[in-house]
Amino acid sequence: MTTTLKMLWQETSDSDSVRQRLFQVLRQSIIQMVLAPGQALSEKEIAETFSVSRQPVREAFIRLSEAGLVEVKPQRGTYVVKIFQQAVLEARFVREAVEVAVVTLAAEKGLDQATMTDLYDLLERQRRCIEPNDHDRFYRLDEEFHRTLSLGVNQQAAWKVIEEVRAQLDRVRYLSVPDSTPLARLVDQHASIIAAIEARNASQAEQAMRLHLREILVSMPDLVRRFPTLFEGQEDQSFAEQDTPALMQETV
Amino acid sequence: MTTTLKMLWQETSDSDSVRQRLFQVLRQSIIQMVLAPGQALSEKEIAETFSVSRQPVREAFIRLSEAGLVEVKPQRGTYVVKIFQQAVLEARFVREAVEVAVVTLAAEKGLDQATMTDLYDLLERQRRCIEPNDHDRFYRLDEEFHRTLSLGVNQQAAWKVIEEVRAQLDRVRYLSVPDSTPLARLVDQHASIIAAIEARNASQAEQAMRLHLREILVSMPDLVRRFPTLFEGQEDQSFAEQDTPALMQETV
DNA sequence: TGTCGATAACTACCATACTAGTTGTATCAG
DNA sequence: CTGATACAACTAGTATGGTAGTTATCGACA
Repeated sequence: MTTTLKMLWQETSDSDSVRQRLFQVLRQSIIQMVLAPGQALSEKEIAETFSVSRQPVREAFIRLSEAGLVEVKPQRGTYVVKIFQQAVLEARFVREAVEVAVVTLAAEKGLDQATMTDLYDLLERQRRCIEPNDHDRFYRLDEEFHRTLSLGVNQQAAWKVIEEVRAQLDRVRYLSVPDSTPLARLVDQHASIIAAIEARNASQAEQAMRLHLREILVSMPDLVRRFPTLFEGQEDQSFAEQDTPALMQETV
Repeated sequence: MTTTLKMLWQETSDSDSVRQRLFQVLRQSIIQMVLAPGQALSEKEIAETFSVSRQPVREAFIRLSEAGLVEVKPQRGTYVVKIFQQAVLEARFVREAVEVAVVTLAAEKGLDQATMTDLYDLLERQRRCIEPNDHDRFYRLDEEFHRTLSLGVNQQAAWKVIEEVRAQLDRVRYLSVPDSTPLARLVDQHASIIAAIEARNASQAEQAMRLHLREILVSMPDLVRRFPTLFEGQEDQSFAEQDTPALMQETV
């Protein structure tokens, strides 16, 4: 079943403000490629889709543009930003810098027992995604794993930064789901990170994290060839094999 | 002469949108302590101050809350966030992680001639701030120095993150201007960073940057004692010597 | 005198109306 | 048939009005 905007809207909490709900829905839609890179988003159209006024839609757009997911062109329109290779590489650079600092700190200072328990628990649940090859479930557990690490060393601001740059990276990940790194390998890498922390070996933890994060983008050059119109600066090269993943055919 | 909101408003560009201008003015005012931590900011009041409608003010507030500079409490009010020690330490942690990654990359790959020239030029201009003890001018040159480093290795996203966490740190810096680290020492640290990059010595560059960034917060414990009401969780301890720096007496 | 409750005065949030700028199109002149 | 130009149909930006929720104050009552 194809994911639609309205489905995501149902899932958001009624207690949140309209702006907050719209932001979450649109953010998820962009990351999961329900909204295609380059696609125009008009305030009016989105407002009508969700039966709300233009104002909260507009405010959600502002937050999305802050997060680098849409571009607002005054008096012209708002567009989902295309995937710019340089921006993706920069996002990985920042993420690596921060996550390495986090695991280094974790290995140096050690983690409390509750956090270690959580990490092992997450690792076990990730293992159970391997056989059914459940990428969606693994994605959520992976996010939770990295979040637990950051909060385990009391670095909320670090997690906020990681979460933000992840958005850029996850768009690429969603594109490459069919032929991405086997889940078993990613789980092994998580295990290595935990092991290094438990051994209080900072440099080993650092190496394990770098290896893990560099795994993510191995397929990008391939993706640029397969989906040229989704990438910035590739509009002219029209030798795509196939241009639109199934996901983004039925939207809005 | 005391800086006021309207003065900063004059300095912003007419070509920018009202929202953009308001954001810049309020951001600078918060960083420079023209607006005191804990102070209430009402949409209506700010709108009347600048003779604009409430809507762009509201949108500027949203961006400021994203940046962690104000807190919007629904149906209650919007407040300049107090300086939370843990948040400041976390900001420094993130900044150190990213800036160290940047200088390491710079030392490994080397910088082009134009960037090196810019850095030496900035260094010289910083030296000229020492004798007159011109902190304001040095502050701007310091920002430019770190910006040049990030963009010199083509890491715009890294600079965006640094810029954001800097806001938290600079509020503390503004508080401690009178008795902060001598400018001469900061300039020397900049020189060490450049030297290490030019020598293509990554680990030396890393050490120089870490030393430099850890210099910033040495005076924080002292500040908590002097200005307790500006810090989160210090409201009850009313043994302040003096509570309000001269800057924030005449505002709005 | 102390406590509870109605109410008035705020707040941010959302809806709607209006303004100004951009773009594509259709029409008319060359 | 080609060019420029006027205009119509969009867009986001701003202004303003109304709604719902929070808080503080003041009066009634125990």
